[in-house]
Amino acid sequence: MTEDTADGGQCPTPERFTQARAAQSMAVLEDYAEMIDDLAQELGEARITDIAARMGVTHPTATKAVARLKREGLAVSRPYRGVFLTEQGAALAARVRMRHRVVVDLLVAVGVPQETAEIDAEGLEHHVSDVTLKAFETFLARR
Amino acid sequence: MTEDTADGGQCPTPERFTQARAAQSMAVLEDYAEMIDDLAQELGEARITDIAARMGVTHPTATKAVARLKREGLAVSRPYRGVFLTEQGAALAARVRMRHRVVVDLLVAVGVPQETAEIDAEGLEHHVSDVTLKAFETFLARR
DNA sequence: ACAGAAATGTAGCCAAGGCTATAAATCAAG
DNA sequence: CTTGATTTATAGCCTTGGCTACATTTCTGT
Repeated sequence: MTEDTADGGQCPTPERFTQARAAQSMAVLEDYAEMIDDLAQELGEARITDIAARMGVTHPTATKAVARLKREGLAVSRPYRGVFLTEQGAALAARVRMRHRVVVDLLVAVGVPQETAEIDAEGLEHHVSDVTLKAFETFLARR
Repeated sequence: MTEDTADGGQCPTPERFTQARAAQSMAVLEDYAEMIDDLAQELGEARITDIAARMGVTHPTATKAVARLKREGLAVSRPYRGVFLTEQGAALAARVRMRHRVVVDLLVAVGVPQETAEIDAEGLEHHVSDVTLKAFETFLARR
């Protein structure tokens, strides 16, 4: 028995919300890391302007996000130059991209239209735990 | 062809992020509305202290959230008294609860352990569009 | 009825993630 | 090489959602 509230999971515990909030605080970092990785592959480097345009924000917002990435050791950059991911940042981007792909595939597999799957996955992916991701992969492999 | 970027959906559009951010701004409202509804059913009314405890936050944080609910016309309350959902708030709570249940069921159906499904659903549910929700229901009905 | 406990309100701080406006640096032509 | 366009930085503001600390109100038990 993993339930100690004896309600079959109907009463959300505070921890669930705490966990969801923690996941959310990672979401922006993940999105930017992936985007920087995308741009690096496509254009050789990620410029603030391009990052901002693709994220749908203004450039000061992108600058702030990059500042946070740098603080967290996920990216490096010099003034008026492009942004580059650290090894750690690149690893995060790789994990995020993989997870995104699995989530989209799972959604499509259960009948969600491709375009809707892509849109929803952008929000969903940050809340998919490792256990759930594994389950998705297993499900996809079995059909 | 719904794709105008000709990359098969590999390049996220700014709109996707904008949409994900919009969904996120509704998340707190949804969680609190559902929680207030839970407490109203269980205890007859939702007190700030109980809301805070269940959401895993301090009471001033809960007070602020309730203030926002009131501003949005989803709840009403008088000083030092319980919080009650408006008709609109109750409708939101009902939708949220239904969506939560479907998401959990879908996760379990594809092989996610019940407890993990409950935890992940808390974050996931806010990003499930109507189209995706419909697809989930259809998938669940077919098996 | 009143004192202490519990609940609620309020003020003020912080970080994050938006924004606009303005300044400074870089780049690209002519 | 200089000028104008583009890019980047910076300052400052807003909202949200956390928090602590403190004031006030309500509730409870003797």
